[in-house]
Amino acid sequence: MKHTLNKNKQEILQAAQKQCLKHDLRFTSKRSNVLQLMLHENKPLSAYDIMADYKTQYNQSISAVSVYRMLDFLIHAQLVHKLASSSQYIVCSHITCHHAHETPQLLICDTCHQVEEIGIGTLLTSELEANIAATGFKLQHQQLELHGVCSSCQKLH
Amino acid sequence: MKHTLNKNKQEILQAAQKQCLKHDLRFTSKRSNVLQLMLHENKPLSAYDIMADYKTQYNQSISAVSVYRMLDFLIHAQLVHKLASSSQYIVCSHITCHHAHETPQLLICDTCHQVEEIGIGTLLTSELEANIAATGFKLQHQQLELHGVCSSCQKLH
DNA sequence: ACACAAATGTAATGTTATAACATTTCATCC
DNA sequence: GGATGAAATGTTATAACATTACATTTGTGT
Ligand SMILES: [Zn+2]
Ligand SMILES: [Zn+2]
Ligand SMILES: [Zn+2]
Ligand SMILES: [Zn+2]
Repeated sequence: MKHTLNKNKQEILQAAQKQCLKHDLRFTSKRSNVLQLMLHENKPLSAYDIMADYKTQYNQSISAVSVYRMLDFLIHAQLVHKLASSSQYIVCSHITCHHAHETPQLLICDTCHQVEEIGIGTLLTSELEANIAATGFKLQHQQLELHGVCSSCQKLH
Repeated sequence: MKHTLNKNKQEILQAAQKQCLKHDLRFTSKRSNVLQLMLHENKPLSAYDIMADYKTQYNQSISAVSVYRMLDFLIHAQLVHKLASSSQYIVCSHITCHHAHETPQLLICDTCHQVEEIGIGTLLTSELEANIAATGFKLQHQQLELHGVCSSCQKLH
């Protein structure tokens, strides 16, 4: 089951606002609007998709630069993740979770393009880290993007 | 020590050619030239970097489209990897290895931008796979890109 | 009200990647 | 060796993604 679907949008928005306040970040109405439309779409969007959506949903033009700046903000606030492999953006699935945000691990379905964000165990993470530390490299892995086919798409064979 | 530095370029080129012949792929002179200059630079390059380099090194203009096509070819031939997180391209470190190519795992230094390609054990890979399979997702992870700081850069603290 | 910093707007441009169609190169068959 | 067809490469244009530089507006604290 999708993590984001467990909680309603209102709850997520409030948690996002709270999270921003806690870190002295301004959760402006435009930033909120962007997060809301991303929640509403519930799929990876490009910056230009968001720009177009914003225009449609709020009947107000917004520039690409502004979208990128808002995305930057939301990413730093850990409310949004960037999918490097597709240059798209998606709302974090753990906004309403109380635990600290781990290394995001994103399962990207190459068939339907839905993304599921999971948390593999810290055990596995530290194992990976140890394995790599042996080469002298110091990991800071911001994110793991894993491609494959989701369970729904598998059923449709 | 860097894997690519263990073998000389000539050996890598010959292995690349052999690998292409085996799979009925044409290792043309331009494709060879692109691979050679990538080997020579020994660092991640953008398609447009390669275009400029080609002009300089071979005194012959080449279009961006051609570079992208050659990169596509080289990627399919498993001679080159694309770094999604930086939209750059790098020669595979395992061209002269005899074993089949595993899921590439790229350690990207965020300080000096050098890339080290390793092979974490199949044990860890299958563990990761099992962990994710539990969610119903079928992995096809083409590649793992891990960011951090390499050992040289750590020494320079 | 004033001063300052943060957010957003505007315009231009840079960077990465692909589409559509023309031409050249090269292996194969006769 | 010339015809044939597929693969490679060239050419032109444009789409898609992202940033720089500078102006204006908004919001906060005094
Ligand atoms: Zn997240
Ligand atoms: Zn799917
Ligand atoms: Zn490789
Ligand atoms: Zn380094």
